[in-house]
Amino acid sequence: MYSQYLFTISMSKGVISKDEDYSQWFNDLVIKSDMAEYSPVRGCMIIKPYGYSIWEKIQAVLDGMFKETGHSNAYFPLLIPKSFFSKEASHVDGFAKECAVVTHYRLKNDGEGNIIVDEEAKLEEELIIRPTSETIIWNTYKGWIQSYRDLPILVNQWANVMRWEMRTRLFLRTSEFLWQEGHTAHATAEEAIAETEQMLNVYADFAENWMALPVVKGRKTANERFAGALDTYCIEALMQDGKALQAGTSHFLGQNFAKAFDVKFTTRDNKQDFVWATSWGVSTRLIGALIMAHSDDAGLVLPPKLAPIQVVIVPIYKHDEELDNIANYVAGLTKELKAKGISVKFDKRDTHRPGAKFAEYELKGVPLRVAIGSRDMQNGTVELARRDTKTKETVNQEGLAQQIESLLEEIQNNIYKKAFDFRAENMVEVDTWDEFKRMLDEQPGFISAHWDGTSETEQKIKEETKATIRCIPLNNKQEEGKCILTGKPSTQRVLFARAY
RNA sequence: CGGGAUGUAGCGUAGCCCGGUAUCGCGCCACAUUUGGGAUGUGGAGGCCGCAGGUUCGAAUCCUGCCAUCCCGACCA
Repeated sequence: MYSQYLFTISMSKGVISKDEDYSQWFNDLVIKSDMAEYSPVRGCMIIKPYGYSIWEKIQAVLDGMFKETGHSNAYFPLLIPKSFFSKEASHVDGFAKECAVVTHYRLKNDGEGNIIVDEEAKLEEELIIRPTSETIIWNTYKGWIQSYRDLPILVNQWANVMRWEMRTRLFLRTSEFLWQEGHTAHATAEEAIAETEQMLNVYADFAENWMALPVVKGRKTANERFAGALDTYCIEALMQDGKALQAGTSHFLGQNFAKAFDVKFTTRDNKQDFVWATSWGVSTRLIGALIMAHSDDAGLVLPPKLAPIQVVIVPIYKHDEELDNIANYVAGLTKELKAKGISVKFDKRDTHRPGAKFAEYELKGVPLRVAIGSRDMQNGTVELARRDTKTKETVNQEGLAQQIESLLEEIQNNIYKKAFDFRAENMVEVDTWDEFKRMLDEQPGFISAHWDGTSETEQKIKEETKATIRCIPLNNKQEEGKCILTGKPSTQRVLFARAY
């Protein structure tokens, strides 16, 4: 006999509605939920403990997956000699415009109380703060690889990188960001391609099963490819405002970097060949994706599998004896939940009233809330509230841990389903140019359409509509069609969207 | 980096046009009463008005530069 009813959020303190101003809503959530704040340095952010704990969860799971697929972690330097960047032409073109450069190694006092750069401490060769690590890593791999017996090399690093972005957004595009970058070396192209695809699948698995984020796996067109790659695979997700977000990439680099850094090996039949390479990465941008895909006007909605706190317990009491009584019960419940690997927070602060705590944990996206008062203690019940559906019900204390465990699973699935349904509603096939433009304006989302396969057409579409080809989906069905812009023949549909 | 807007206490704001050292709400601190959806009362603290120059007897207010945020472009995980 459970009573169930909707409860409304009377006010979402300081968070603007997402329908009113999506960008502002996103920023409000990040700040108000205590995930991050701005730093004194342009484009850089301070990731606060709550936000960082989500990143730690992401790291832990992915790191396990990388190790499961045979990779090891290593660490390469933050600073890279400038000359390394000139070795791979398309790579330098891709990153040159956004590199921070270290030119001096000392400051001094100018005698008037100011600290200034000591011009005498100028570096012979400037150092680049890594925007990505291909160059330093391939320079290093040259010393590690002589024979096919040394291959493959399967290395990942967790690091920060810096790209001097013109326009920044918390978590989505900051000048400095945290990520992982895998860099592997192989004896054959086939093996490297298999690695590229394997890691794409790891990312897709993580996005769908942990972040509850449905993604489209696909390949980038030549225009959208990573600087220096022969082929870029990606996972693309749809945000609640209908814009696409690239959530992860995996690149087949061919022999480009091996040639640039002269990394040759002796094959089984005693011939010299260049090594085949891949690189793949995801960043703290995933946290941005998590927020934009699931959250609502009351705050974050975190999938239980990545929530730093999965269950929060709020006691409701008037006197200390009541609290003692409740705390006594909570101790037992907490123990049971922890035994199931569920993270629990018992918030017995007496400086905040229950309503304030409810609002706070809604803002922070805690999936399940248990409220217990004296009335419950008498009845042998608790009040259980779900963040995802904003419903609450009164349930028996008996078997509660079990129920919480299955509810968390249900919430995880429900959040995924919600995101999946949203994407299904906002992914349409379109066959005419007018329809294409109309959909972008009236119901933004993924648009599946025919394209003649040329960079010029892709470019023209981007200029006229701001929509880009997010990817050519893997396992795309082949069908005859006409390019929406030029009317030229096409063999398959590709996925367009406006993107972050 | 180009165009537009904004910046006043932790947050949201009034004052700016028409110069005379700052308004209100929330939050914060103390005490009391409270505690099943963001408590109430009383008392109190908190500001070199984004930063740096300039004009002026005097600048939150006028002028210049810079920085940051948001929106629109170019760039991008």
